[in-house]
Amino acid sequence: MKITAKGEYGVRAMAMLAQDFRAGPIPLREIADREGISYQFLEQIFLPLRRAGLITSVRGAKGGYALAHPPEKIKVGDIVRILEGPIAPVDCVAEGNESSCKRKSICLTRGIWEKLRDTMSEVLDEITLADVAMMSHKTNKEGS
Amino acid sequence: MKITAKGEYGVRAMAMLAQDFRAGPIPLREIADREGISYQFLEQIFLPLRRAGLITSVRGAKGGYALAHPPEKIKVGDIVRILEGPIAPVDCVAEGNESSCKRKSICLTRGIWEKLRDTMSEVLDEITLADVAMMSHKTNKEGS
DNA sequence: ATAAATCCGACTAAATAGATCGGAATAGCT
DNA sequence: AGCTATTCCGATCTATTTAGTCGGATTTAT
Repeated sequence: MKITAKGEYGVRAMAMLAQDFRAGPIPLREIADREGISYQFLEQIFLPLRRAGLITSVRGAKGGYALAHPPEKIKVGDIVRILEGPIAPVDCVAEGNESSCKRKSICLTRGIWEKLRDTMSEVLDEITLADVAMMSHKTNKEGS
Repeated sequence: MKITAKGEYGVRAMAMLAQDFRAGPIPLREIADREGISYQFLEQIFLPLRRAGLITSVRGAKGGYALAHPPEKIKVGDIVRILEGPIAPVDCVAEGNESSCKRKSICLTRGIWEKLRDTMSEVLDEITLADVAMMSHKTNKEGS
């Protein structure tokens, strides 16, 4: 029930871009170093994010990446869906895949996974990068 | 963001036991056949469920498995935790593992995963096997 | 021209998932 | 007592996925 490193790194990197929004493109090397992520692995993560239109890139010297939209327009769910595929605890209830399961009409457990999928989607779609970037102001909010 | 076949099969098998609660122990062979699951794989799933005290077993001829408690006392979350490990979208916020992450105090994204973890736990803990077994009465609830 | 950067397909090692195998132990039935 | 149904359980196996690396082409500011 875990997301992969790809998804986790992707969200972290996007959060960084959100903090530096409007500061010009940030080179991948810097993001990788600051977050302690393999540069070449991060390259693989940014490729689909760009193709999906979540980030823009500037090639050549002084180039780098920036969010394609203001942070409040980008939902964590958007990022996760691109890097991890459709949100679903089991394949047979994957978003967009609704009608495929042969056992659908007799499956006792389908309802569980649909509910779980919907709740997961809701949570991830109601958090934007603006929310995430703001977290830096209220670190340690609940005194552990 | 998926659970494994182990978790999915486990919940399905437990749902069957819930439907036949108080009908005497059911042999694994029958569950495997009815659900179309590999018998030997299902054996591996029932072992930890028994050790955790969710089911009881009767050995020998006429033996089999039964729920150790009434269906309304067993939460789907209990089953998932045993078969999949602690509920958590990322390891660093795993239930019971709370204090281990070194980046905890500076991590912008930790809040996302904590929220997601809590919501997932809530959903899975508020559904009991009694709820699941009842699904057989209201199949196709929303006329798609 | 050079250096800084993105772009991108291919490869690899390790871990995980999903079984399967082989047999021991236990209990009901005749 | 012997046969059969069943749980118990460690070991092994194969395919896929994951996480990361490699090598190089392309673009652009200076």
